[in-house]
Amino acid sequence: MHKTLQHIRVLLGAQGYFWTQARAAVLTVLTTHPRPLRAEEIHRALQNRHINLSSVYRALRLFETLNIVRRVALGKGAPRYELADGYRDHHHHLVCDTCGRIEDVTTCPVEAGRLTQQIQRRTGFAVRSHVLDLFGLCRSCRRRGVSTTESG
Amino acid sequence: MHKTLQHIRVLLGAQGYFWTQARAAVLTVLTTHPRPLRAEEIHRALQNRHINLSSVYRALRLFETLNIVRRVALGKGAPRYELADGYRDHHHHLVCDTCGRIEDVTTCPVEAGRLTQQIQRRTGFAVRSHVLDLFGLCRSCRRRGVSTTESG
DNA sequence: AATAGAATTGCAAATCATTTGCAATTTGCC
DNA sequence: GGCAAATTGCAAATGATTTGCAATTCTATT
Repeated sequence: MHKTLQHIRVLLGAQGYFWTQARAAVLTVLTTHPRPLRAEEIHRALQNRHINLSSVYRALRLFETLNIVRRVALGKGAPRYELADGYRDHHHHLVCDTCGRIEDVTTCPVEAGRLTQQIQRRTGFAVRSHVLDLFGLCRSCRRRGVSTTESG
Repeated sequence: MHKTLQHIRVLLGAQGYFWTQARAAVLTVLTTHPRPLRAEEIHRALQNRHINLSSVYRALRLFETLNIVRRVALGKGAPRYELADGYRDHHHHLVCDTCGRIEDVTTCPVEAGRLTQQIQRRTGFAVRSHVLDLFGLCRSCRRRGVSTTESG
């Protein structure tokens, strides 16, 4: 199983960080929404609790450096954030070139394969984690016969 | 072999776009610098030719929609741009968590495997392209025994 | 459960990257 | 060469994120 909010609370404490309303709230939103969210979206989901947007950004920045949250900068507009590996299932993204929608897939060609060992042997680079994003047409855009500019 | 600048020139013409100084210059920089560059860096490489930063952005935006250039949003700061597949070798990135250096690798677990067919069959998503970035420690940082914050 | 001190927050202003309106210029084509 | 359409430069606008600082919240300690 994944590490829980309790784990994160302890982790923060151990490093001299406080467990605050803002941080707990941001983590809760990320936990309950299973897709990459923009800072703005997280903030909107917090309207009732009157937490400032700056605090959302500050929380995200901290979590990112602690590898609790990972930034997903795909497609247009502001980057999105989601819980990092260890705090949710390892997964990858299917990004629709047309509508921009992002789906998750859990199949992973890197974990199973010998790619990382091969790289380590050949280049000396020790792979610790990876990000794989797949682009194309989602089912519904494909149905609608939409198409985007192609290079060849 | 890859498509050349001439190919791109024709491609633009066929779609009603002009082959301009700015566009040619940006492409030349991307062709001669084999790594992902920020808009700012591209602009700096063009100082002598007095091309406006706006034009660099406009060129990059156009090339991105035509799949001639691809955006690489790794690590901190502004995104970077590099020639897309078809205009250079298909490759992936090794990003060092410690020093931030980016190396290329040409081995690819997606092309060979049946991953994309599997996804298409299971989810209806038609994969057209993909981005894989591997994070970890590069040879020299590993030698120096450096380490970074880890989540687990 | 009150308190001290450090960490964090809210707010507004600052910064940074990117986009845009518009007149002047460049480009493709006859 | 010359015309019409596309593009550029410039400056101002926008959008996202960061920051300074006083007020507040949090943790550990009485």
